[in-house]
Amino acid sequence: MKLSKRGEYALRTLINLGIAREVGRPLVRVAELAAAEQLPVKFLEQIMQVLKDAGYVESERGKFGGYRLARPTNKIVIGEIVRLLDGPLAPIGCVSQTAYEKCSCPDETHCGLRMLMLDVRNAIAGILDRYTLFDVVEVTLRKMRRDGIAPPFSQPAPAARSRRGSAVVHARLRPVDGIIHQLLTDYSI
Amino acid sequence: MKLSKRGEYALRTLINLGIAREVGRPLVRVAELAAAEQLPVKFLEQIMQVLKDAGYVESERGKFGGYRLARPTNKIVIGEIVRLLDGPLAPIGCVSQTAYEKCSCPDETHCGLRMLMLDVRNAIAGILDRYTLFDVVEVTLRKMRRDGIAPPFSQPAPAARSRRGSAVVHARLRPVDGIIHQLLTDYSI
DNA sequence: CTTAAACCATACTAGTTTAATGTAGATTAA
DNA sequence: TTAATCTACATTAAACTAGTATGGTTTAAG
Repeated sequence: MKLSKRGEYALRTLINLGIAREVGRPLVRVAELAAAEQLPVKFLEQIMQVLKDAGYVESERGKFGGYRLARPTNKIVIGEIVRLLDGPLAPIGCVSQTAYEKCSCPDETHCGLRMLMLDVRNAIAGILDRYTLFDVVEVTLRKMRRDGIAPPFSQPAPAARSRRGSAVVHARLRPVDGIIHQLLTDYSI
Repeated sequence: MKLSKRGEYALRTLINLGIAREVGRPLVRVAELAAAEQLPVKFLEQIMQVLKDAGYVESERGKFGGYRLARPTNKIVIGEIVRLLDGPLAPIGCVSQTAYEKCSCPDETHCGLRMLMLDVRNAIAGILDRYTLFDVVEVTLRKMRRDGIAPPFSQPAPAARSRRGSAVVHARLRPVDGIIHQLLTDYSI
């Protein structure tokens, strides 16, 4: 159930572009984006083209050019990015909502594996289609600020006082929700 | 987030072996198992070896040989089968519980992608490690019987009267659970 | 108008994985 | 002895992955 490097790099870079915007420096060069996550520059250039063609980022060419998000972060759904780079979320084609493919089993309506994998696909989509770049950037920035770490692409650094060691006791997790949800609703961090 | 053909074939075949046992004919030849799901015989032979080496099935050699389950179905957890054939459930190594791998990101504890993918991995494992072959065989057999379809490997056929068209109104789905859970607790099918 | 810094477009590739197939052997029941 | 079956291991074609290489085009600034 792997996410490819392309997908991973795309998401990491989009998160960084979201942070960059939040921090007041929306336009970032590919070289910087690659350096921030230690990615191969040329490989990331390819990925940025895909993101651009799909309308998630836009670019300035020439000297002092770079990439910026083409939409507000809350209009970039994580699941869509994964689908763009890695294809359907569903583990098998016959349970995909966006790219259904008939499977080879003799009777799809009585296939136990299909029912199970439908649950899996719904669980995955339930997370990846529920959260947007906004949510991920939000929790990332909060965690960084809580721990006094300067977000990337910041002007010098906002001199946040360190609160290391102040272990936050997290609220009891409802099974349907996850860590992202918990962190989003936990205003102590 | 794909399941490989090897994993898919392994699960489909284990389900069939579970049905075969339920139907009173636990030992089934590879050729039959392959035919039942239209799989390449030699490929399935490889997969059966893996399942055998891992202790999920056992074999009889020679004429009238075949494979049978080596454990009760409720002792075969689906997630374990997927891990055996396809590797860890986690989308990225740094959120795997069974095969953690450090990722290349500069700061794992403040990585928003990691938090998100941890939710995804927990959602997947929450399903695949929750259900056993017993559950999947159970819902499959119930659905088949409800619709008057003879399970594979049956002696002639138990003359089940057809109830096609009697559409069952399913109970409202609680978000945390899925179709398998619903079908398992729905005694009308 | 030249140059350097950036994005853009395509092609190429080494290595791995996937989904098989092929060949030969060992075991067992009849 | 034979036919049916599992077992073992080798081979393979195609696709995929994660890049690398090469040479553009655009733009700001001197």
